[in-house]
Amino acid sequence: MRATGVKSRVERAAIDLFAAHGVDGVSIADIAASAGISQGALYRHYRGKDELARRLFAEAYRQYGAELAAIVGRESGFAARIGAMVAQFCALYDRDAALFRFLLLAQHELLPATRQEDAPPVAVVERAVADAVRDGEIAVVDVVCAAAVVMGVVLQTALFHVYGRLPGPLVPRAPALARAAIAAVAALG
Amino acid sequence: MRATGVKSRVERAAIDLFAAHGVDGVSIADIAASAGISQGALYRHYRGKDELARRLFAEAYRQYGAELAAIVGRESGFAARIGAMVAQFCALYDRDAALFRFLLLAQHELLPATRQEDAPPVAVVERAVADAVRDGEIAVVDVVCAAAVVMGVVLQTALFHVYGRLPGPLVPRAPALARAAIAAVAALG
DNA sequence: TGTACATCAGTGAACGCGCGTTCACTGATGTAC
DNA sequence: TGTACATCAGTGAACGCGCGTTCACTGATGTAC
Repeated sequence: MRATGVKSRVERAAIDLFAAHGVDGVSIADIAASAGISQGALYRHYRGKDELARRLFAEAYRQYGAELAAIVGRESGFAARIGAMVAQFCALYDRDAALFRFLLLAQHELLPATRQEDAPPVAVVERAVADAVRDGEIAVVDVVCAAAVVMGVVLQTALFHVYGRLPGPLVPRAPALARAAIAAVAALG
Repeated sequence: MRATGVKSRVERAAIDLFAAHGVDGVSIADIAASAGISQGALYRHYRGKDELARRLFAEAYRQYGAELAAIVGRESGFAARIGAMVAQFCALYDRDAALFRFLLLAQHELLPATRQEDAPPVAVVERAVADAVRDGEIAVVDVVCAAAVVMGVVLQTALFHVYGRLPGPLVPRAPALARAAIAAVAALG
């Protein structure tokens, strides 16, 4: 079978399976079957399972960071920046929940092995907080702690959605979540 | 070797290893070696690796929920309850960070297989929010969403500590985190 | 245009390692008489 | 108290399955002449 887009089918299958069962819970046979190719064919595109997982993770992680950084660059003011970032997180989740879940689940094992070029998502949030503190927009707070609070509000909501506790898309919830994140940071100081 | 407390040594070794490498990243040989017994001896106490992981998870999860429920029962008023719960989460983390991390990491694969008798941690938080809404203490908010925000503030902070981004014990940070959680819920409405 | 050849994404069988599990056996402890 | 026996937490070697990886081979496509 000389199908077009084999690589993209492998990536989609791998992301969906990794998101559902974790990297260790998925075999090469699973991915190959789901993508409709033989196991051997997979090795024409990747050195092995590890490289496949690492490349998928690193690429998505880099892209998330880049999109967040771009959005922060377009906004000025703490509230606007947090609002835009929260909205973007929600949009990323709605766009591809499996990818989002894969990043959340796999970060424990894959993040240490990822070259963190550019700005990872957490660094973008930290920078927005640091700017706001520097400009006197918000009280002096521990930047790392504030970033944790902002990320927590968004990511835990996404996890609740993954577990089926929250229905519907996340984007409509973004304004409320942004208000919550901003209020939480303000209350930290 | 007829050592005393073999079971508790196995549990400690398993929790530490599971927390560090994930359940799938740890072999029976690893656990046995770390506990100072042979692989075969492990099967005198557990039917197998799955049961070991499931029992450790279920017991810790149940205990976390029970301790949180007890604490909520001692407090009245939304702010006091959230404050006590956040402090308890921090204390649980400081008491045994590996156990806390194990619960966070493994919930994706072990929570679905856990009989949720009594009240799991998230249900305790939800009930505190629901009570506050019913009593008119806070605005009417989506209870699930509010619970996600509270849990997110605490758990993401704990994760940042796991990743080495935050130093020191969490208990001293509990008051600030509680204020953040309460403000976040208030801003949701 | 036809022929010979190189390239390369595919196949599927085979391999070998790691890991969970089993099992015959050991030796200490408790108990019946 | 001494003897025979049951019990049971241990040991460590062996087993077998699953999975990642390899490899000889296939057939389609592109290219040189």
